[in-house]
Amino acid sequence: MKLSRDEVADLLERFRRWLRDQRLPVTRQRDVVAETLFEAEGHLSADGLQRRLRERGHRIGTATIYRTLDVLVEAGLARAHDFGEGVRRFEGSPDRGDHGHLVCARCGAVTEFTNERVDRMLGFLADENGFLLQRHRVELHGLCRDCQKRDLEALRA
Amino acid sequence: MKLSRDEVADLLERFRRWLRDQRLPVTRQRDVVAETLFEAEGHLSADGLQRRLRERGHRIGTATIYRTLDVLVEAGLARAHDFGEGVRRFEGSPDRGDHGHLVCARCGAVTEFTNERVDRMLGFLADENGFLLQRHRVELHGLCRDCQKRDLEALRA
DNA sequence: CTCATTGCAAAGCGTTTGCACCAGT
DNA sequence: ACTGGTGCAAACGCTTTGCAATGAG
Repeated sequence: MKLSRDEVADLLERFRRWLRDQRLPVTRQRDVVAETLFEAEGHLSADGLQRRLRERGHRIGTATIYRTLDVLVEAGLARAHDFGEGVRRFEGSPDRGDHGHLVCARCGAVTEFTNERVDRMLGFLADENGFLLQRHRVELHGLCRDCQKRDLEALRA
Repeated sequence: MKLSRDEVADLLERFRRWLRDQRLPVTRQRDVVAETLFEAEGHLSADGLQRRLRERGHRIGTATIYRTLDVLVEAGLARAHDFGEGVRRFEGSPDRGDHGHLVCARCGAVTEFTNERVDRMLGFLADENGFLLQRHRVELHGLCRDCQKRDLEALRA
């Protein structure tokens, strides 16, 4: 979910404000890590984020990346996901609620979706089981449109 | 989902047969690892499995556990899950399809559920997005009944 | 007898931590 | 100045792999 320039600026400002409120220093590293995450299409791994930072000419230590991501999550401005690939992926997120993910098993592309009918049904299901729902995770794994097309073409060749 | 003695025996027999069919040796280790997994309540980590094996007097190397679990998954007699705890958990499973999991954020207890309405809706959702669905993962994270009760009692005290 | 499995210890991999140095406030 | 951040490298925890010894068919 690509964010507009304005949304990025707003999130960044919120991050700085949050840091000041907590009496934590606003550093160059935190700023640029947050900005890069917010500008990304979403769902970057720590490593991917570091790579992207390097492309932009920022050489930032791995530890700092992880620490900043933790801070962002704590500030409620990012969210961590684990799609079972052995890497955690981060998403710079405004405050919308839980949403589902379509994860392509071939190319790793991740698309989001929301469906309130599914959400409602899951809430109901939790109740039925005496379970106090805090968060849910819904992932559909399979082949994205592009990879299906690629497969068909490969078959034809 | 605790299995009956008969179901365990059946699965174990299927595993041996599968190994023979593949011309792979049926070893003591494979047998006892599979049996212990099948008898477990479900959702054991490799480490948990090894601990349980040791309790029963079997000293089996870590590598062998992982390798046997891989074989079981390949044989379609087990399933691997990643609940985002940093450990993979394995479930000795008959061939029922995908099911959801209720994961307690406090005590880690995992309960299964199935709901075909949810399943159907997810299939539909995938279609809508031009996605070829292979597998889905639905997890509800929150507090199980017991942990809720414990919280209430702690509050009262 | 042959080939795959076993177990150990070492390597791998993403992530976290200890510590000396550096930078916001 | 003080407090907390940064970066490196080493530590970590789970999982995988290399290899010599062992065991199943």
